Amino acid sequence: MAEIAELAARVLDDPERWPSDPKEAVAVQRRMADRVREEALDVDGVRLVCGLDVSYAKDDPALAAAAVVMDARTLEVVERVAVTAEVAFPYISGLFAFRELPPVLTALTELTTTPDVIVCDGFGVAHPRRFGIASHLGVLLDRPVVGSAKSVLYGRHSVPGEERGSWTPMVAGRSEVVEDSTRLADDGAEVIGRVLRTRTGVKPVYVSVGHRVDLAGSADLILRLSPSYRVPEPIRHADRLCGERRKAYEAEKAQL
DNA sequence: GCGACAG
DNA sequence: ATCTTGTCGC
Repeated sequence: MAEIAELAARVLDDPERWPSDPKEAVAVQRRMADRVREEALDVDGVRLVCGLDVSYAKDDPALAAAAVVMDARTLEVVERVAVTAEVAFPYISGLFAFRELPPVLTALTELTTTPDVIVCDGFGVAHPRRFGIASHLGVLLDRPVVGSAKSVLYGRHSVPGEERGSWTPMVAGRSEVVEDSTRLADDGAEVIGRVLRTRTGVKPVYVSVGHRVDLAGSADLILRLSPSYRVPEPIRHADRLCGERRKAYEAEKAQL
């Protein structure tokens, strides 16, 4: 069993980590947030990247999680894993790690390869308590994790240029679009993420440090992983895979 | 109290 | 997140 799979299984079996009460979940985040570490990410040295995502329906507790490992340079798929489960925690903005991490960790349990970096669909430290799902997963596994979200939860930022590769910093504060966030960052505001344009003329993605990576390296990696679409390839593949898996799961449940 | 609010 | 046809634009 791969080391990462063993770690995932271990944290899943610890009930202390998965409270069913939102108030306790917040306490867990506050208690764990100071364990987040930022370190240089050698982007050129990244070989395998694992993308994660979860799919669920409106009025059905069925859900599916997927992990897709890809070669960061060729973007060739190396391994695909998908699992199904039932919703065990409601969707609460700021706490969705408690909803998505269990199935995601279950998927990681079946991984046979060891990715150098994991890419999560959501935020890392660009979170009210500096502990979004990417940071949460990173700390649990003590592995490099990058957060890549499609919309804002927390933080002030200005709009980056329309060209692919353009970016602006996200600084701490209630979510708000400002005139010049670069000025705020230069003036000492806490930088929590980066708004990155991965495709010219298309809505940007929001990159933030999850754990054991740095912001510049994370943004560089996300841009490399998004040569053709807005969303980085590993997440796109994981999204497609868990979507298919969930539909298949609902279909077999309907048979019974 | 009011508005905001990752997926 | 998901439900969904057509449609505007490069």
